[in-house]
Amino acid sequence: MDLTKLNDKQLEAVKMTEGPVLILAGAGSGKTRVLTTKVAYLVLEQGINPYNILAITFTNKAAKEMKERVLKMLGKDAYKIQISTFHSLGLLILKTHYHNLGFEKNLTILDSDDTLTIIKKIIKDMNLDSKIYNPRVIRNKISSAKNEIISPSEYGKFASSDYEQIITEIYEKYERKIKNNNSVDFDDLLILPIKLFKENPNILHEYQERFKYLLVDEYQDTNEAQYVLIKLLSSKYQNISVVGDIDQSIYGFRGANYRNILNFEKDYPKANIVLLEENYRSTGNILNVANDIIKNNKKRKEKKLWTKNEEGLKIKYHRAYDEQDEAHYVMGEIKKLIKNGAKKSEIAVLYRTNAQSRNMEEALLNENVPYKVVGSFYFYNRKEIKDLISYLKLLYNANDDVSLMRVINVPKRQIGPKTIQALALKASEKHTSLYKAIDGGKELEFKKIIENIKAQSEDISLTDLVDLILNETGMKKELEREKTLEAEVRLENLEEFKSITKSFEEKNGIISLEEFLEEISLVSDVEEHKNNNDVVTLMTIHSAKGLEFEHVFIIGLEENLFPHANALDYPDELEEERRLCYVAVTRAKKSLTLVNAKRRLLYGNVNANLPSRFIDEIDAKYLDSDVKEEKPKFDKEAMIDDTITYKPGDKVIHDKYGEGIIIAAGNILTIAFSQKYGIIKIMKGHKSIRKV
DNA sequence: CGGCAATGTGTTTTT
DNA sequence: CACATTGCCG
Repeated sequence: MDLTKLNDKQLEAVKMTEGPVLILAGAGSGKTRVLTTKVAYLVLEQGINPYNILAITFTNKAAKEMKERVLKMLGKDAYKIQISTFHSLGLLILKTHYHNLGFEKNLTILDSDDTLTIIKKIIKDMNLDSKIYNPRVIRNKISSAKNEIISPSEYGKFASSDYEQIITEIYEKYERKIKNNNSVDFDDLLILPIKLFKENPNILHEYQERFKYLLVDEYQDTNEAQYVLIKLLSSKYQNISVVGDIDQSIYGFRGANYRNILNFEKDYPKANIVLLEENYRSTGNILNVANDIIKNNKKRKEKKLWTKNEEGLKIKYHRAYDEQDEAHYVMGEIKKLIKNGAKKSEIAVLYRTNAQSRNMEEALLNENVPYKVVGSFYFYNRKEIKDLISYLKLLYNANDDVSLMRVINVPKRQIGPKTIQALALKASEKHTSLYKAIDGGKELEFKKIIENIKAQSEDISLTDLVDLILNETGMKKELEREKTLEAEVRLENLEEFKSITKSFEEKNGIISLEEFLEEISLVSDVEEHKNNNDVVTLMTIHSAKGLEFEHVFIIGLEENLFPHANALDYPDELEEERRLCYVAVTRAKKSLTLVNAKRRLLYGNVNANLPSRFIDEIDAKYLDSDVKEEKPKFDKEAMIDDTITYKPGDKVIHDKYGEGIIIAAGNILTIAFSQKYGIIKIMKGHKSIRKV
């Protein structure tokens, strides 16, 4: 095989196939190349059975990319290699050994909204004040405990106050509750396999024999549970290669412990260490900026990235008037790039918080530049979509009380809180689920509907099943009856959901309900399910990790936003913010633009923030800044006519799309055009559109 | 039970 | 600001 593309260090890392290897890989130093080449090397040069290899990544995106690359190098042998995220690996193990853990086969995966619902209900049932016992806070505490593999009883032992004692109680009830529902949360996907392995050494042994070779990406972001899982799997053969970079540890808030990487040598005394410091991705200037920023962190191992690449352009710095002006500036720069031949897919706008995408979206809509927002869950968060998914989940697992509660009265069936309370009482007396406890009343009608769908659902496609649900439950009819424009949008969304299931079927052939639910629980980002070609990417810096773009914009570089206000008082968190900034900067290959705004609308108030300290940390000689300009260059009045107001139902005409009807009106108009164009969003007051 | 209005309430990052 | 929850009334 061709190993000539690797440098000496990379080659060294690839060839160390036996025993533990720690690869300290700086940003852009080719770690993905090393990992994938190593996988191929194991199979092609060492004759290792691909079935014996396990590669673990953090994100679905990274797993997908690795699969594609390995497929290119190995052909269909690649399918035998287990390449997955921690969570999907956990699920795989659970689905094989559910019985040993006291679960039934048809497990439901709870997302963080589901867990919140459960915790709220527990707090209510315990007659606690939810202002003191904040469900969100408690949910996070329970999750942290689980990620550190602390059981409720252990948690109780550490409880030093009444408050903590109550949390212990909630934690216990929560665990009992989800188990009774035959469901697991995200954290369980990690800790249940650990429990399984500890209780059944023979099963662990099986997996150790199967996965003789382990490769782990982003090791600095492993939390305790992930760490233990890897440790267990690798302890027999110790053929484990981990790749990581302390400077890119950005998941501390989720329990990630970058010390796992520092402790690697202690955990595996025979470990070999390889340092990758040559960067192939970015220009010299971009790297200089990255180094300038990260060197301010105290808690790190000295390391300096270098590159043979050219110095490149200076880093642009622009201070805008407000958040809209900021978006408009970026928009203008994007247009220039495109005009000069850049592909839209080579451009990314990165930000600290999801909420920041909105202004950018408006600006892009304004100019009709296609884009995608990565990691936005708003599609799956819509009521009608959640309802539909709940029906699917309930069909799959009748014990899923959370889903049942969600849809038992959707559409309205005169089943209110009182009925549900009575049902809940019955269920708990009989030690069974809500669904199974139903034996009369209006609830029985509901149960019959579900049973009826079940009876008809044999041998039909997923898309047909969705149709069946929409029809049989009356969801569709109710929305159609409403005749409001809002209902129309909901129906549209349900249609879009069907197009997602269809594309699943096209890609994978027949897909079972089980597989589909698994996929959308683990990959909740709609964008991952679509084929987006040439569009500009908007995303949080967290989502951008591991990716690279020719042209990167980092927006909102202001004190209180980035670094975030909540981090300012905590040195460790501030260092994590700085690492985050380092990650953002090192995504860029050719050009990097830093932007912030003097004023920003936040929670309805206008705030004036200072420029981010991270900008001060950069040596001015690398910057091409235009901060002198005081006035907003963007004259809103010229572009947008604020005097026009639209309301749903208004007829409009668009330069390109022709006639349409307003479905929803806000700052962004949702307009239904002819069949050919469908529903399109356009900025209110945009010059391309006018009232008829 | 269902719908609407008033009244809080709180927003970092994700598998 | 935007949303979620609560409270009140038909």
